[in-house]
Amino acid sequence: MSKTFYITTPIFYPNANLHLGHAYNTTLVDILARYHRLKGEEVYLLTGADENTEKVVRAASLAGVETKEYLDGIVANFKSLFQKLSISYDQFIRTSDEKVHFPGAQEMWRRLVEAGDIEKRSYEGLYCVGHEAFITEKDLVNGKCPDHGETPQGLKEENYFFKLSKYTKTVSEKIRSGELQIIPETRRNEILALLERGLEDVSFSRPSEKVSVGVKVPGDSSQTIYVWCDALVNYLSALGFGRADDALFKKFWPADVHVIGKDILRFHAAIWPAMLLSAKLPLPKQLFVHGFITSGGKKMSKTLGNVIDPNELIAEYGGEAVRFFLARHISPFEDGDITLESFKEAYNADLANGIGNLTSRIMKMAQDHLHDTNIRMEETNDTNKIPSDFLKAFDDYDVQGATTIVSKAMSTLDTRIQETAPFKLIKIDKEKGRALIVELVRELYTIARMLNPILPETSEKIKTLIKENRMPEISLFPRKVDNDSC
RNA sequence: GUCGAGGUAGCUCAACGGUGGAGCAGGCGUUUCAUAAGCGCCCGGUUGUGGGUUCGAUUCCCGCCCUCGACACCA
Repeated sequence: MSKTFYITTPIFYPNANLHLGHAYNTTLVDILARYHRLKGEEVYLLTGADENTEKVVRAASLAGVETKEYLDGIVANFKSLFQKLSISYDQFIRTSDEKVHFPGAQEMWRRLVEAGDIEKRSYEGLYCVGHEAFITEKDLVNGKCPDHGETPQGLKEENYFFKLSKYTKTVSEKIRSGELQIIPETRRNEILALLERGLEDVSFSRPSEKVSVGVKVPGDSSQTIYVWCDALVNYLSALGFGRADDALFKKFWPADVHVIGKDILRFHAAIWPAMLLSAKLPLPKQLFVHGFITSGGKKMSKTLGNVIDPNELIAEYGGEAVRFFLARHISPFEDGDITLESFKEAYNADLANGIGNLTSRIMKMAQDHLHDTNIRMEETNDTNKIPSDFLKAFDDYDVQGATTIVSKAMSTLDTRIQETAPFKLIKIDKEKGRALIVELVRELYTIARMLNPILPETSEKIKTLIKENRMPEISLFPRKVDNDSC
C-alpha cells in the first residue's frame, strides 16, 4: 500500500471573490500535492468554502439575491480561479452542505460533550454585526467598530463554551515534542508564547435566533454551532467523519499538513488541536504557515489602489505564469511582494527568456537534426534522476528554493549550449552533433519532469514536444514588450 | 507598552570573526540554435546609526533610529 498524503487549504469566506493571497495558498498547496504525487504517494487535496456565516447572508441581501444563489455564484468563481491555476483538488467542501458537512460537525460536538468539555454559560459583551462577533472596548474608535463603522450593541447571551483552557498544557507539549509540528519556527515560537500565557475558554455556539445559517447544536436547536466547531471540522467532515461512508476518513486522517496563512495560526495551533484531543482523535502532523503578499511593500487595499487581482494577471499572462511567479518570487516563510512591474520583469526573465526560449532553441535543433533518430525518454513518473537538493527543498516546504534550483538548471543548460555549440558541431561532424543534441533533449526532459509540480501544463507541453520531436509552433511564453497593455 | 524578527548594490536576498557575494534591472561586447532571446565582461555597497570587545566586526556586546510580526473569539 502506498503512503497517503492528506493536505488541506483553509476553507475560504465566500463573501467576496478570492484575492492573490488565496491564490498563493492554493498554488502552494497544489505544488506540494503534485510533488507528493510525483513521489508516488496517494494524495488527497481538500479545499472549500466556509459558508455558515452571517457575513454571507448580509452580502447576499446587499446584492439582492438569495443566500444560496449568492453562494453558488461565488463558489463558481472560486472554482473557476482554481481551474485557471490548475489547482488539482480532490474535493471542494462547502460547509452549508447538510449531507457532507453537518454530520461531522455534530459528531464533533457530541464528542466534546462526552468528554465533559462543553458547558453552558452566559456571555456578555459588545456585539458587532459586521464582525459577527463580540468585540472589545479597546477595539472601538469613537465608540464605533473601526472595521465596519457601526456602533456595537451591548449584548448578553447564553452560549455553550468549550473548555479550551483545560488543554493549554497538553497542546503545548504536543507542539514542543514535535507531535504537532509548526513550520516555520518563528510561528511555532509565537504560538508557544501564547500557550505560555494560558488559553481561555471559548464560546462554541450562538443563539439560533441570531443566525440564519449553520449547524444546530445536537439536542438543543436553540443554539447553533459557532465557527470554530464548524469551520475547523471541515478537515474531518470532508472525509466522512460522522457519516456512514467514512472510508476516506479512515484512510487519510490524521492530515499530513494543513497549509494556512499566518492570520489563522491561533485557531489551527490552539483551538483545533484542543478539540481533537477532547474528541480523542489524532492531531494533524504539521501546520505549515505562510505569509502574506504585499504590493509595493504595503498591504493591498482598495484605498491604496494597489490591489492585484489574480484574474487580471491570469488574463494577461496565463495561469502558469502566475504559478511560477508565486513559486519563484514569494518566500513561503515570510511576506512576499508583487507589483505589476516586478511580475512582468520576472515573467520575461524566467519564462520568456528562460523556459520558453530554452525549449525553442533545443527543440529547433532536435526537429532539424533528429527526425530520423529515435530517442527513448524514460517514462518514469517517480523522482528518479531528479537532483536531490531539489527534492530536499520540497521536503522542507521550500517551494521557492526548489523553483530556484530548476531555474539554475535551465541557466546551466543555456550556458552549455553556448559552450558546446551543437549548431556548429553538426555542420562539421554530423554524428557527434546529433549525439550532443540528444543529450540536450534529455536534459530538457529532466527539467520538464522537475517542472511537473510547479508548472504542470508547461511540463506536459515540453514532454509532448520532445515525444513528437518538434519545436513549439507558438512560443511557450511570448515575451512581453514595453508598449503592452499591462 | 511587552515579546520576537529584521535593517547589506536600484530591487529581492546570501555571507563558520579573517580582503562584502548571487539573481534581476542597467551599460558594453559577442554568438546565431532560439522569443531583439543566449553567452561573456562591466557598473554598482563608509553592510541603519553611535559606542565597545578584538590583531581584525556585516558577523559578538551596549545605546539610539527605523521597519515588520505576535499579544485571543479576526479564516
